[in-house]
Amino acid sequence: MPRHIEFDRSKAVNKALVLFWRKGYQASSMTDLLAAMGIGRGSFYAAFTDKRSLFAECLDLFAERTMDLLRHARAELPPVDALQSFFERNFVHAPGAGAMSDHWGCMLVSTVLEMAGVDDELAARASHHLAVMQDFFQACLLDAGAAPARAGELAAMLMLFNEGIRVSSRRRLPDAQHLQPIATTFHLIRDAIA
Amino acid sequence: MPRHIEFDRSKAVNKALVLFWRKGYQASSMTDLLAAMGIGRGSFYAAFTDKRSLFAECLDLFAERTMDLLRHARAELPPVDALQSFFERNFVHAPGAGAMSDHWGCMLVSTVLEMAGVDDELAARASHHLAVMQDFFQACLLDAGAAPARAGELAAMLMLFNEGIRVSSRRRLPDAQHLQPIATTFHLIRDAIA
DNA sequence: GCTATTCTGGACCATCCAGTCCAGAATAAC
DNA sequence: GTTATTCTGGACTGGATGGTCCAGAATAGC
Repeated sequence: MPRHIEFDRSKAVNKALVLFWRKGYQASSMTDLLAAMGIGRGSFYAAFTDKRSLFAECLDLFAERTMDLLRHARAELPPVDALQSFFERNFVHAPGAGAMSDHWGCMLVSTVLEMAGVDDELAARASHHLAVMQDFFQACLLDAGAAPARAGELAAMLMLFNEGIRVSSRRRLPDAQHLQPIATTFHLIRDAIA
Repeated sequence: MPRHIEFDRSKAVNKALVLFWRKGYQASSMTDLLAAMGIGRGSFYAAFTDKRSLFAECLDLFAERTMDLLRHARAELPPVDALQSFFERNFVHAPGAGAMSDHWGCMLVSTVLEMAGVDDELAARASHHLAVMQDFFQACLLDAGAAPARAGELAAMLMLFNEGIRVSSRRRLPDAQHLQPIATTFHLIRDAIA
């Protein structure tokens, strides 16, 4: 009869997500993953097929959590404030994570960069998630009263900005170096809408 | 007596630069590199010490060429136009390259992302080059008449934007998706300076 | 041509990688 | 306690990796 108490799958995925997030796909070796997840090779391949599949699962999970954060912010704040708080908070501590002292940027962004030309399918998947985020940005800007064309432009700009922040957050610069450009940008955006 | 006609070192470095630029450090295997550079292993290690040293050399070369492009633009155009043209042109075809049909983003940006937490020394070197670029942005904005504090803020914002563009350029989106946010951003910047 | 010198390419090596596999541990039924 | 069943960890494999090394090719001097 089956052994009912297996290892905690979702916890293991979480550990893997953090590792992938911090080190990227290629730099996370199976040995690293197994150590982080606290399971053996046999269990790993039984549960997750292979490294690449697990990575894809983590990507989707990351995207889902990021969208949750966005939706949560939008439910509580005026649309532009929600966006700004997403950038600020999400940057200081990251989506769905507990005690993460460092900023590791956005896994979707790093994946696009790492995988473009190496594993285009994974890159496209990450890119798709980013496009969904951009649509959400646009919807918020429309809510805030921006003209449709303007909302599209600004959403595209915000996505570029988002991508930049996620890179920049890996540069160990003083926090002000990150937070202040966010303030500057949102100041410009509010002016552009008004 | 020495064999005076060696392989063309700088051409080989160029080929390596392009490969690293397109595929990143880890995904560029020695086999790939040697094939691209058209030399054998022995010559490689005699001339470049090892893969990592060559990468560092390529990083510096890339930064130098990027700064050349910036200085060149600034010598020919009003300061803000120079910056905008840098973003637009640099995005369409890349610095120091001949017939590069694809956009591969900025090697400095990709290196920060790929190497942070993996090889912090290389990441820091790339980050330093980015800081130099940001200083140049700031100088241009000062030239354009921005107040010093404003110039600093906007330069930081532009650097974030730069980082974002380099990510975005790997996403195979239609060109308008890239060029239009540049136009939007510079429109906002000009308004903020005036 | 011949020799001395140095550069070059590819065979080779140790190491690490992702993925396979199986002996035995852990469970549940009784 | 015993047995049937299934899950688990780690030994193992084939292949790829970055780096070493040397036999021989290419040069220059004469």
